[in-house]
This record gives sequence, C-alpha cells and structure tokens, in this order.
Amino acid sequence: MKKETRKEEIIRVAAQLFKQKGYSAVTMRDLAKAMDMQAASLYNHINSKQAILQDIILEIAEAFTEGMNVVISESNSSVEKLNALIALHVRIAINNPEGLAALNTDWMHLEEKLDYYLQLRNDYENNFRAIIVEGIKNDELKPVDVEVILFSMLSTLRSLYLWIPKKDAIKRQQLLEDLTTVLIQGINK
Amino acid sequence: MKKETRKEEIIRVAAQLFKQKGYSAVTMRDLAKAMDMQAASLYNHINSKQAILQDIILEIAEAFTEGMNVVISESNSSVEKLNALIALHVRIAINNPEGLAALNTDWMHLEEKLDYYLQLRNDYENNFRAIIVEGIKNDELKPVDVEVILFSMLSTLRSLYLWIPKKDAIKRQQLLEDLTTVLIQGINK
DNA sequence: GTCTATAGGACGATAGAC
DNA sequence: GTCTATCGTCCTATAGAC
Repeated sequence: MKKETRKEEIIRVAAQLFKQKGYSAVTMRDLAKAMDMQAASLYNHINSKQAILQDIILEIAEAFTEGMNVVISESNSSVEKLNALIALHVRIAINNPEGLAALNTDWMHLEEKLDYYLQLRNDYENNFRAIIVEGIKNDELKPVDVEVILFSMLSTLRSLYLWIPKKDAIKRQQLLEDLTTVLIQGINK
Repeated sequence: MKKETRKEEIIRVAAQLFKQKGYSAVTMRDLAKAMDMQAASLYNHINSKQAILQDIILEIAEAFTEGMNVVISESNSSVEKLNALIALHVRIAINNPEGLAALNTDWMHLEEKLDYYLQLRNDYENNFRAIIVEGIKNDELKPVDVEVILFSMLSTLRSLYLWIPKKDAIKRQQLLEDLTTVLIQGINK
C-alpha cells in the first residue's frame, strides 16, 4: 500500500465533507479546517474546488465503465451478468462510499467534465438495459417492463453508499448474498 | 381547485430549482429571475430561503406519516400493507416529484426543523421495518435479512421522483403494477 | 509547504420610495 | 407588491513573505 500523498488526503477529506453537506455547501474554509490548515494553503496541492470534485467523480465513473466491460466480456448468462453487476456495485460502495455519494448527488456541479460524465453514465445504463432485454428474450427473466427493472435495480445499487457504512465487516459479506436474492428472486415466498 | 397564491407559486418554482441544482446552489437571485421579479420582492411573500425549504420538505414528510398511519390501520396481510406502501410512494411521487427531490437530497440543510424531520423519517422507517418483520414471521415473506429488504424497497421507492417525470401518463399507470411485481415477486422466472 | 493579507465578487436580507 | 440601493458577510482564489 503506497503512502497517501497530501493531495490524496485533501481529496479524501473533501469527499467526506461533500457526503455530509453536498459540494455547494462545503467551503474551502470548511475543508481547510478539517485538514487543520489555512484555506490558502490548500491551493499548493489542488488547483480549484472544482478540480477536487472532478477527481472524486471521474475516478469512480471510470471504474464503473471498466467493471461493466469486464462483466460483458466474461459472464455468460444474463442472470450471471446481473449477479456480477451487483457484486461490482457492492465492491465499489465498500471501497469508496464517500466518493459514491459525491457521484450520486453532486454530478450536476461538474463544469467542463459534465458532458464526459453524462456520456459514461449513459453508456453504462445502455449496457445495463441491454443485459435485461437479453434476459427477457432468452426467458431467464420475467417479461416485466425493462425500464422498471432497470430503475429498480439501479436505484437500489446506487443507494448502497448510504447503507454500507452502517454495516460491520461481517454483515457486509452477507449483504451481497441477501441483496442478490432480493433483487433477483424477490421477497415473496 | 383553489387559485395558486403568489407564495405558493414561489415555493413551487423554488422546488423546481432545488431539484436541478440543490438548495445550497440556488440563490435568491436565481429564484427571482425564474419568477421574473427582483430578489428583494420575494421577501414580501416568504420570510427566508430556509422557510421555503421547510415548507417543501415538511409538507411531504407529514404526508408520508399520514399515509403510513392509514396503511397500518386499514390493510390486513403484510404483503397487502407493502402493496399499499408502494402505491403511497407512487402517488406522492406523481403529485410532487420536485418536492420529493428536495426531501431526498436537501433535508440536511434544514435548520430549526431538522430534528422534527429526522423524527418523522425514523418513525416511518420503524413502521416499514415492523411490517417486513411481521411478514417474515407469519411466513408471507422469504427469511432474508430484514435490513436488506427494507433498504432495497426504500431505495427504489425514494428514487421514484427521478423516473416518474420521464414517463407519460399511460406508462405511469402501468408503473405501479410492474413495480409491485419486481419488488415483491422478483425478476427471476 | 504554510502562513497573513486581501482582491473581487456573490450571498441573504433589509430600508425606504413609489 | 414591486422597485432601487445597499449593508454586512462570506465566497474562491491569488500575492508574496517566511
């Protein structure tokens, strides 16, 4: 494990604050206070507040894109692909819940990089949708409206960052199994 | 239908802006521009920016509390209660998607009313959890971890405001039926 | 790499004329 | 009920000393 640079530390602490209050409500003075330094000193490590947001969001968005490509190329059945996507979301949510919070709630405050982010998100959703369509076509999934399935799964998976931090390590292992059951098999007996 | 007062109009337009950029990023000058008036003039109708947020969020939070009380007193089986809760969320999301956005993403910017809001939300979640526990106990639901079921259902239902506006009226009627299938029966064939 | 000082502008909100 | 003018504060970011 490489030692964390000062810049990485600032970005990590910023993500924590963004999760609590949102990007717009966090000031550089707030961030400086949490880092135990003066606001002006932050600018020796980062270029702007906006650049911090870009770092946080784009790193995760690109991890999802990469993960999706692996799932598409390596998994076989549609249900297998959906299982792999659930695992992808759980893994990223455990690794970086604060960054995911920023991605989910503050993406609209991206400036130059907004279009790039929206393109990544759109591609991801289209790939997710195609897997569901395929699953219905080959009779693996119930013939429910594709958009409703997509919406329900993505809503749950995108909210994981809110719940993961409340679970201890043991329960997190169980989470993946239970979540797969609920999302794929339903809760009705 | 009563005619909309100027105050109600301001609050409605504010909710639209809050949904787009979040409470902190919307300025009174933004709101004034959307209302086609000067920022100072807003203060003849509302007391403060904070008071607008309170109006939007607490009205919806209280509607959920009232809806939950009706569900608990009127429905019989656990699955029936869950069906009624899904319908409650769909109804409120259709009526006021902008207000729901503020409730979901800007509740932490409530000041004096924050504790009251958190109490309502906590009571609501406890009632929801009790219904799931009851359903597992009387063998209506699969014995999956209660928190995972609660998390999955609430995540989907709380995100409805993002998807409802994208659907036309016909598809909205279908939404309730499909959503119930997905959330209760699962998607696996 | 951190500090003090501050530029230059935007913020929420009020005063008072009409 | 809306306007113009403005107050006092806070914002992001830079300059320059150490």
